[in-house]
Formats: sequence, structure tokens, C-alpha cells
Amino acid sequence: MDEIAGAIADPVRRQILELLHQQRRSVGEIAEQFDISRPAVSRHLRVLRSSGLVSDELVGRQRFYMLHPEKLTQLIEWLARFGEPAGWERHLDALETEVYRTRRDRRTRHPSSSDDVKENTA
Amino acid sequence: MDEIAGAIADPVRRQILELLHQQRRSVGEIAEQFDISRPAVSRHLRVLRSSGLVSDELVGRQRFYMLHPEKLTQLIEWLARFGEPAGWERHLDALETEVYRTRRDRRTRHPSSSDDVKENTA
DNA sequence: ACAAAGGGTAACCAATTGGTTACGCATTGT
DNA sequence: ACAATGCGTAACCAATTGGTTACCCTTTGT
Repeated sequence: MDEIAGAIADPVRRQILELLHQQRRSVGEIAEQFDISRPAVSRHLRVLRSSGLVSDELVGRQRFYMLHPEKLTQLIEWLARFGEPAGWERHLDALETEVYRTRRDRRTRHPSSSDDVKENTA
Repeated sequence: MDEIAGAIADPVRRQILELLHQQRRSVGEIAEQFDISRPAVSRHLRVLRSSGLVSDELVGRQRFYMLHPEKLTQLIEWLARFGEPAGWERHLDALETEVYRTRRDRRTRHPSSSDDVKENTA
């Protein structure tokens, strides 16, 4: 999970993940979106690759990258634990429920949203 | 959100957040858990403070830190979107528009690109 | 056969990060 | 009044990061 958190810490890499969420893309298509040089993009892709968040497939002379969103699950779950009460029994205050309220709102608006994060509806 | 992602990228800071999830703690209590020097802990706390994830309260000569878990919401939401099918981005809410506005800004800023991104779906 | 395109790697560089020790300053205890 | 405690800041240092340009290899197009 260390590598995942580190991979996400960079804004360029986060934007690359968003691009790949829509569809798989070649390196050229990705690099086109940024002001930095293509080798710089190449290294961001290497970081993402070694974190397992993306994989690549060589097609002709192009290399396509695709996202593996499942890799985010562990991090999401770690983060979501902070929305739960700390100890065994602890009363919910406004701060602790904030995260879950927002998620509930979103799910209500999107009937098909995923349920991979466990929830503890009080 | 940049600061949040960066704050979480460090393992020491993640562990500090876990300590503070249970209860508010003084700097001494926190530093006690690590092998690094107290000033090093102090700087990790400064990073967490400037990200808004924690705040501090001076009590006598001790300084207590406490967690603000609701600050994690934006990041959780961003991550959770990758579990949903792509294309829902058109469905606007505050979070999604912010991400897309940033992306559009960056792309508009370099007019050298001949075209929009080509769709090459198989 | 050869030129052009796609993309990774290497070498280098400046800026940032994360650690250290030394120090300062306010609060507490004697 | 003064020593000790709690904790932040400053100065410094090594390692990492993120960018650059130059170069190489493979694939495609003529």
C-alpha cells in the first residue's frame, strides 16, 4: 500500500489515472495532455506500473496502458476506517459520520455505484 | 487535495493518523512510538497540520494533536470514482467538476496539439 | 533498404524530503 | 529564582524526486 499512496501523491500521476479510467491509452496520447517531456511521462508511468495500478500492453510500436482500479481498494479501505468509531464502542459525532454521509448521498444519486467499501449504517 | 495525498504518502504520517484516530495525543506520546528524533516527528506534524488533517491545542506546556477525519473525504471520493463505470463524469457534482476544470485548463494551455484525443477503441 | 515514428533508458541537474544536532522559549516544579 | 520539561525552529546533510536532453531499439511506411 505504500507504493499506492506514493503513486497517488503526484498530481501528474493522478491525472494519468483519470485518463486511463476512461479507456486504455497509448503513451503518446497520455503525454499529449501534459507540458512535460515524454521521458518524464515515461517515468511517471513506470512508477504507476511498479505500484500495480496500471499495466501495459505492446501493440505494434505503440504501448497501451490500462488501469487496474482494484489496486485502490486497500487504500480506500484504510482511509474509510477513519470514518468509523475508534475503539470498540464510541459514539458517532458529526466529524466521524461525515465521510459516510457523503458516500450515501452519492450512491443515492447513482443507482449502480459499487459497494466495495463496507459501511456501518448506524 | 494535493496536500492530503502528499501527507498520506509517508508511512510515519499514516501511523500518526492512526494514533490520533484513537484519541488526541501529546507530541511526546506520539514521538514515543517512533525511532526517529522528536524534531523529525515535529515536522511530520507540521505537514499534517498544514494539510488540515490534524489540529493542535496548547495545554500548559504540552501540545495535543487531534485528527480531523472529514478532511479525508475528498480523497476517498476521488478514489471511489474509479470503482464506478467511466462516463459518469458527465454527471456533475462539485467534486467532478473541479477535477475536470483543472484538466481542461491544462489542456487548453498548450495549443500545439493538433486534435483532441483520438478514440481508438479496438 | 532506409527514413520516420513510438517509446524506454541513461546521465545529469535542481528542488524537495526526511533525517540529524543545536538552540530558543514558555511552562512547571522545587 | 532557577532548573527541568515539552516542543517548535534553524541550520545542515544525504537521499529521493521530477524535470531535462541525448541516445537506442523496434516497428511501420515508402
